[in-house]
Amino acid sequence: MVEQTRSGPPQERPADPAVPSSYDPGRYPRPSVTVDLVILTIQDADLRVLLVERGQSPFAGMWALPGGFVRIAESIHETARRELAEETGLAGEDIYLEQLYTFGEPERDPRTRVITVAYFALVPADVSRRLHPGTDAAAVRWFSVYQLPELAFDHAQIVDVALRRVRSKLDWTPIAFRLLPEHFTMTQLRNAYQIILHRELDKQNFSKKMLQSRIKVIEPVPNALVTGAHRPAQLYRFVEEGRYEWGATAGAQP
Amino acid sequence: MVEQTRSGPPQERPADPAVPSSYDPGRYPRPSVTVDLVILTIQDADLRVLLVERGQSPFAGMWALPGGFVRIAESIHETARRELAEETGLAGEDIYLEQLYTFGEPERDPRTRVITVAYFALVPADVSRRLHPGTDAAAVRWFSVYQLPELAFDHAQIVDVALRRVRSKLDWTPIAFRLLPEHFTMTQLRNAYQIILHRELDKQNFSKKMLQSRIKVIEPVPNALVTGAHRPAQLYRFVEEGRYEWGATAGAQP
DNA sequence: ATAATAAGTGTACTTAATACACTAATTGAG
DNA sequence: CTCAATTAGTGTATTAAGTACACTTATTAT
Repeated sequence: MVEQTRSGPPQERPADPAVPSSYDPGRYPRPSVTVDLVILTIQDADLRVLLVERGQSPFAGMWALPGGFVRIAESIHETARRELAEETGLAGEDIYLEQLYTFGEPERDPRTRVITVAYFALVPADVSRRLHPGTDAAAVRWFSVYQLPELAFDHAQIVDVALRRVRSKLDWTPIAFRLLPEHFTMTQLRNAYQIILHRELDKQNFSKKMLQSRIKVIEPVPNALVTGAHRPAQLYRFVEEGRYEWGATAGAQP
Repeated sequence: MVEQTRSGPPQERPADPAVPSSYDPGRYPRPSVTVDLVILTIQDADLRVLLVERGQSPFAGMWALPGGFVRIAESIHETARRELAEETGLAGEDIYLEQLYTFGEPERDPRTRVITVAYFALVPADVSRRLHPGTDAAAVRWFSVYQLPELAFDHAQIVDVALRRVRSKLDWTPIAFRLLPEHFTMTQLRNAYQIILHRELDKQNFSKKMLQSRIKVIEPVPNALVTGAHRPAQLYRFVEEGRYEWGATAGAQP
């Protein structure tokens, strides 16, 4: 019970007079807590994740997920937002961000005890394309999730969990739209699904499912067509959320 | 990247000679990390959660989820197991335990920064019934999740998230069996679903769904019947797991 | 014997999932 | 200018799953 009787947490704030002083600060050495991000996007018909190259030991020279420490006065969700902004330069934009899982094996960081709360982010294709692709000093690159280098720490496992979460949510929630521009053709949408699920989907059945389901998910954009060396394609847009259960899993909780 | 360059975590273990000593231990004050447990069971046709009464400020006299600090050398899953054993006395038994969500608002504990990794546990009805129902000095009681007292900290929110997770998993995974004894009648199983989902389910359609689905979930126990002041009922048992995706959500990951 | 209780079965209807083949509108090459 | 190439878009039949609803059966208690 954490905040329960049996010798509470170490004190840090000015002592609250209402709190009995029976704490034993030395008894519970505190771990470091970090947030690691699995930032996903679709580029060149591929699902990609943003990785940074480690300059320092341990795992120097290997690639790792971006992340950083939780500051003492910020919520972990704020940490995730801040890291996302720092890493991608996307400050104000509405990027989908969801808590994934907390990894806390004692030896996952060889230096000291580090518990990490992993988040995943979905960056629309058009947004990720106009990002600085590693203009910083540090090497930052998009990698295909299907061709990852060896990753530092337990980050390969974290990416794996993120992939499974995204695939599973694809069936019940409209998160695919968070990887697409505002307007998209049916083929683009189907491609996104195929890339994420890593298998083919029947064209007609896919569009039937998207369009004729009672809980309307997408709608055509009036008078919006895409032309090219082929028959013009209708543009669609995502219909507002909030009509259905957002996959009661671990959703975008506060 | 946590474990990445920019001024790493404070040191604690004997210095690793391979690690540059550019850390700034004072820069990232560390939060306390706890595990809180939502321990659920079915009793008297009701879904119940185990709560403990707080003896100390803050929230003295209020009820709270059981929980405790993550020790420096144990994984968070081990913390959850240990707390579960301490709170219920169930040491070796195979109790379902799954990570729920991590709550990290800076002010959720008024004393100091505490990040809590919430887990939920499902205790079979027959097991929870033979527990010490608060024989300890501390007051420990089962409460109906539908009639909770006011809870300390953000624990009401945690219970709410747990309920939503359990309900959602009920549709895709056989977690209901973790709340039932090894052998059970169809009516008991349906009752469990009804209690958790808080709505009625059609008798015939329920048993059809349980029995005739391709991915077989339950099977009759040969020559096992329950008698009573009514027609005898067939006993069923859960068929081994592993045949289907365990709800790729946040499942029982390592 | 019979009433009460809960177990168990059958059937028809609606809706979703899947498999599969054709038609339509544009551009670019010759 | 015609035709090939390319991608968009439509239709239909089959199978499986979900839902609604009513009757029969086997036991115990009186």
